[in-house]
Amino acid sequence: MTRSRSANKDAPEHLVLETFLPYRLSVLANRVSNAIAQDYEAGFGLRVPEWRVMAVLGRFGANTATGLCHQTAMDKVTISRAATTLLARKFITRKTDPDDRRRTILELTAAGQRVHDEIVPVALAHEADLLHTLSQSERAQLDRLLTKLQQETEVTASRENVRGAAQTR
Amino acid sequence: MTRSRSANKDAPEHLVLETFLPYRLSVLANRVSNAIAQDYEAGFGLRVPEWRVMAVLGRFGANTATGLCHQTAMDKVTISRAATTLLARKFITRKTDPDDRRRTILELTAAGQRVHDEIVPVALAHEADLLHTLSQSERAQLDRLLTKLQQETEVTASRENVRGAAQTR
DNA sequence: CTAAATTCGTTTCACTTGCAACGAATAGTT
DNA sequence: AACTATTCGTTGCAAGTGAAACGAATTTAG
Repeated sequence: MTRSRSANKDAPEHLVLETFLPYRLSVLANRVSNAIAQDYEAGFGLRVPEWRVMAVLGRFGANTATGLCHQTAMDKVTISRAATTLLARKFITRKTDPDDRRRTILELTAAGQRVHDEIVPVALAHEADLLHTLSQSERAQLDRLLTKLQQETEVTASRENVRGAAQTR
Repeated sequence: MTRSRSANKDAPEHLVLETFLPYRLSVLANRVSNAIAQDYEAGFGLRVPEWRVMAVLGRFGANTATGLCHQTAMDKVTISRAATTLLARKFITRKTDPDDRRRTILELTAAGQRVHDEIVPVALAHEADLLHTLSQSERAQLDRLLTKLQQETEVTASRENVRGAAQTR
């Protein structure tokens, strides 16, 4: 990021891995993701995709698999499998939409809602933990910067291909 | 991040996925990672682990697999496989350390060095592309914030388990 | 000097992931 | 109305990943 990039043209510039943004993001996201995944897994037997589905259902109510796809930025296969697991554990219901029988509508059960309400504070606590050394203005700044970077990747993504789902790792 | 967290205590707080830091980091890192992986793959037939190994060897010279483990924050299995691939393509050499015959010393070949020198600008260009909307001070700020977050994950990691400080997970 | 413990790197195996192909349902076209 | 194209969600399959086990080499302890 802050790297001497002024250098001459013929000699190869150096790439210091630990200051290279894509690398840093990857390592950081992985660490955060794994740490939080352990919370969900240990406390509730849920993995990240499953939890994300529940988070969106809990926040916005019933939704189709495709809708969840867009909301969570996960592959539809991942959604489908997460839904199957959640269904087996009776945390959600899955019924075909009478208006369009290709669609299946997913919705939290009462039990699912309870679990959701239990996890949310855990998730937020984890986030707060991560941010606890940052001042209020630093958090706002981080928010801004991440938004900018996200926009940049969206531009790039849509320029090349319309993929770009998020995985757990 | 900037979320109303003042709310009452009994009602479950909301978790808006798109403002939830672990989620944002995960999506962002994945998008960046996939985009750049395509560059390496398409242009040089290299995948990320392989490229990372080459990056460190190109920057710091010969190294052992364990050394690369620490430098790249990747699993030793991943290093081992990347090395095998790179060896087959004659981008590196692999010889046992005469001082300690458990160790194998990896080093770029001339061809490997050339490829390395070719990729570095591509990688840097990609990074520059990602950062091009950010001012100089914003980049510095981003650097600072990421460093803080990284430190936080390191603290958390070492607090919980003393597993290899060098793994991705 | 021998035996146990540790370290290094590889291999094996179980698991997750996403692309591709698929059947079912719907929308659009002639 | 019939035929094609598109959308929805699932399943099959191939690839990548890491924990655990392993053989080989080295270090430590007795």
